Amino acid sequence: MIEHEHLRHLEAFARYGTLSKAAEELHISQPTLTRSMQKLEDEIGVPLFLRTKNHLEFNANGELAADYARRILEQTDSMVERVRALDRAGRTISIGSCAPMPMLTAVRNATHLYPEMTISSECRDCEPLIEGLRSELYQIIILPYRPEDKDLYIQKTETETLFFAVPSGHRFAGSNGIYMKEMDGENMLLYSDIGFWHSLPREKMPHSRFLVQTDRFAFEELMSSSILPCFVSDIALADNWNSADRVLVPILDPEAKVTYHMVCLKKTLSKVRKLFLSVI
Amino acid sequence: MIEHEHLRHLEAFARYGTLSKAAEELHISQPTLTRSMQKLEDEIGVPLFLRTKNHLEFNANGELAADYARRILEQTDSMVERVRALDRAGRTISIGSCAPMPMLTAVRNATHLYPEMTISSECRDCEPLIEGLRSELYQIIILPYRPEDKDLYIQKTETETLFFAVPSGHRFAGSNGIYMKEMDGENMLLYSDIGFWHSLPREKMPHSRFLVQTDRFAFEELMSSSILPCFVSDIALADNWNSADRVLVPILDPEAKVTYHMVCLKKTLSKVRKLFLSVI
DNA sequence: ACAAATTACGTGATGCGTAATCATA
DNA sequence: TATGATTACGCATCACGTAATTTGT
Repeated sequence: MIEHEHLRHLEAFARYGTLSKAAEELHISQPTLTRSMQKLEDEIGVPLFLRTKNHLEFNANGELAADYARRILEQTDSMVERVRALDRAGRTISIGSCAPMPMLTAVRNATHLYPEMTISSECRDCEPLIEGLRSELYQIIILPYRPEDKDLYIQKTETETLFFAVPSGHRFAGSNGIYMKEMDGENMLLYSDIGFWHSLPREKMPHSRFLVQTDRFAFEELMSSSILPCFVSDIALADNWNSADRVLVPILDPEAKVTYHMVCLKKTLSKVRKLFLSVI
Repeated sequence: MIEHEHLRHLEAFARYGTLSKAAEELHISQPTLTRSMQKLEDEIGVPLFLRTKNHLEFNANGELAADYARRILEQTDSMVERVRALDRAGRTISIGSCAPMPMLTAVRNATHLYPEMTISSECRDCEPLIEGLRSELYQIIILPYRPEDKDLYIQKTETETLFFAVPSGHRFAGSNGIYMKEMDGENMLLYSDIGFWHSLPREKMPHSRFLVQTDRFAFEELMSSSILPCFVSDIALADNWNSADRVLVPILDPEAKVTYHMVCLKKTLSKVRKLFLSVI
């Protein structure tokens, strides 16, 4: 029987050129390697080495055997890796989302519906999300539009609408709707963790400067204590909203309102069906 | 460390469905298999089976692992097989020939020039010879013509000419050359082991019956004691010829004289160069 | 003299089979 | 009751490392 460990030894010899060096690298004794190589030759039944009293090198047989050993070891490592990955995948639901708000909703639902599962979630742009879904890095992704593909199972979920939150003394405080370009040039507070929304303000308001806050507490503190306008969404409002003496002004640009779609591969649907049913 | 033997056990379980059956087939005890499977799970770090108290079956991880095991075992078996084949090839010169006479010459030379090598030889038709050369089943082949290919190294060797050997009383005994068709219809003795020559008489003399002798002794005995004409070649004559009261009549058909060519792949030439040099 | 491979030798780990146990069909 | 999986246990094997040997640089 060919021993797997002997193949490791063979491969190490191929890499390091001498048994001594290989033994050192493998943290085993030199005689052990000598014996491993002898066992291999014995097992296969042909010489693998050219021997002189204190030198050892491959003959043609050995070269071929080392090639095979390399491939077999790769396969074995790949087996361990892939089986572990499969196991992990079986115990995990991975959710990728274009924005944090619908992701939170999905994670909340998933946690309740699959209490024994690990729920992993992250925000990414739409393209990597779709690629990730196809490569099964994600089982579920949430997009701000309906993708067209017959391999995908798609379910409309919530909508999110963006507003300006301006101090009560602001020039638009009394308005019942403005376009973003009307606000262009005015500096604004901006929270960083807003997913795909990050591009919209920069596109529509190229002359504004955005004071990006990565910390939620800092952002809310500044919202109370400064007169800089900022964005808020209706979903975020539902969560918690300390009015902070600010007025909401609807944004009239159509891009300010999106409908989220929860998407999975049709072949994966069975695994996450409960989650899709829960949002109907 | 993943043990190769454990993969064999896994594969056996996949094939036979229960540990008991697999243990029986592998001629080992049931507990050994239990332990092997436990070791594998331990090694990979994930469960591979669905266990009920007296039943064991794969889960998804196990199915995947078994797939890999199958491939790894195939590769390992293939390694042993191919390394052994390479070793054998390194100790063997395989000669394929279209006819026995030039083959004997080549085997004689090879035996002298490579006394430590095994010389294997066989007669085949030209097409399988060329295929066999390309697949390295043969290192050297001998053809009755010059093949055209730049991957081949070619050396003219001997020529062989065919004669009729007729009893001295035969109607052509005095002739100094006839065409085969002139002999058509007359029954003849024919020795079976004549390589590619076998088709020529049947083609040119479709009305003759050939009394094929597979045994050399029987053939020679009949040549002495019967009045049936037969074929002989100049090379065969050189070996031994008991005239046996027979007259040689040259055959005028051009196909009755061939020039043999010894052929090898250019990339194999170094291994057999001495043999090619010896015939110049 | 040093480095590399191999052989000798004693010891500890380990992996086997037998036997016992448990559970299910 | 029979079959299949697992655990317990004792024993023999075997594979390791240390030490000694040989040989070539």
